Amino acid sequence: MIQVAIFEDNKHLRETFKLLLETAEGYTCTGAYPDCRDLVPQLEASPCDIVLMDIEMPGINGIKATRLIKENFPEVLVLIQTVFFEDAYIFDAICAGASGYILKSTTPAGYLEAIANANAGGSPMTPGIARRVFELFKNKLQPQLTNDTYNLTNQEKKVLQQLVDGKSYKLIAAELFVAIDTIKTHIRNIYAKLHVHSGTEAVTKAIRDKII
Amino acid sequence: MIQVAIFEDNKHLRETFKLLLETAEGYTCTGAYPDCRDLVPQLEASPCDIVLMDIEMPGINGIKATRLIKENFPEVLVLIQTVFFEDAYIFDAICAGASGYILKSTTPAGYLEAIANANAGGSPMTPGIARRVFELFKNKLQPQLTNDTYNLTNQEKKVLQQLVDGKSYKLIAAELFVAIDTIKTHIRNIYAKLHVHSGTEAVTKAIRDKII
DNA sequence: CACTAATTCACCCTATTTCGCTATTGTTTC
DNA sequence: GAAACAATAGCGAAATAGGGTGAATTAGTG
Repeated sequence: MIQVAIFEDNKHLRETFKLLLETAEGYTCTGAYPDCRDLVPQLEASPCDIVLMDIEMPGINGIKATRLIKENFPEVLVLIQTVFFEDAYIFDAICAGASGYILKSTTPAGYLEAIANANAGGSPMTPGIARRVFELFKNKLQPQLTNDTYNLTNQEKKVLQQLVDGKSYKLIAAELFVAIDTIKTHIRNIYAKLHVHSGTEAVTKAIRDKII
Repeated sequence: MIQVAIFEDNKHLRETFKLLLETAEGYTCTGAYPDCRDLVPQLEASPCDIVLMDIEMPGINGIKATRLIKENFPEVLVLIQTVFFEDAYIFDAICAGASGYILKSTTPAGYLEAIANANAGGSPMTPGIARRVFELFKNKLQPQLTNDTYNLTNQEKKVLQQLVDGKSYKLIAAELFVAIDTIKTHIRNIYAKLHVHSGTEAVTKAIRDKII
């Protein structure tokens, strides 16, 4: 029996969800609340396995509430549901500790499936959300794939790497077995290609644009 | 009609997938290949909408192949499938540009559903994978807020920030309305606290340890 | 009040960096 | 075989950075 609590400010929706859970086999509704003002005592009084959380709510919104829940009841899973398809929401929801993110266009059966899915250790997501998560993930973690390497040559990349490592010209020259003047030339060329004018700027650009 | 190409080194599986696609309504198989050696010319000769890509393959593995595909045919969607449930794989697959990631334990119907799902703009994932993606996302994007700041003072942090921005001592002094010797002192103290001996090293440490 | 930390500034000296120009040697490309 | 590019190297200058030492001011704390 999966115990589910509902936080949803729309009265009609809230009662629909409640009814859905109560009539479905294997699910119970431990509470259906219109806001998150007394969230912690409410969940203490009526414990649950999963919270179905609306994002758009007056007072404490769904993201903040998720954070609160994970702080106080880390084992409770939070399923975010929203009408909006917005990157910032998705991002914040994941960071707040949500276990799933579904759109309100989902069918009744879809809700039950998502809840069961989360309960089984999955992270149900509307397909479109999944795609956005993939893309957010990729962009936030690997911005360099979209970024060409400024046409640095192999040797220039090596020199830049050493620069990032905080080495001096002299040390880099020794490391690469070339004359210090060669390093000077390489660094001049690197600066030109990166459009920077100092080592610190080059290092920042190298790391941020993840050339290195 | 969704056109699907298969890359899978296991002959039995490869032919099973091929048969599945050919008998299912709305799907065609444009090719079933045991390795990725001639991937680009093969996809050029037989274009497809979606590639079903195994990760574990001799020669070019599925991740590299995905990268190749996205470089040469950015509009082609890649569905990764694997027997392994490993964070590094998931991470790399997403970064390589995969549109979905499913485990081989999926049922035949599940495959068709995943392909249709990807084709419709979603990112099909096995539920467990989805959970891992959420967690990876959260961990990678919310690095430990517990990161100590090496006890840098406010002013030192400002100076370090300017250093990261690639500014010279002179510019930093102008920016903070103090004498250049003051900046020198701050930077000396910053270097001592970070245990570094050059601007480039300090910048790398600042960014990597996310002080800034 | 005495003590400490943070911030400020100065002077000196040396090392390093940045940038100008030039040039040779291979390799690859057309 | 000319053109383009990568990698190498040199010279010289001006600017910047790095490190030593010392010290005044301010703010907060027991």
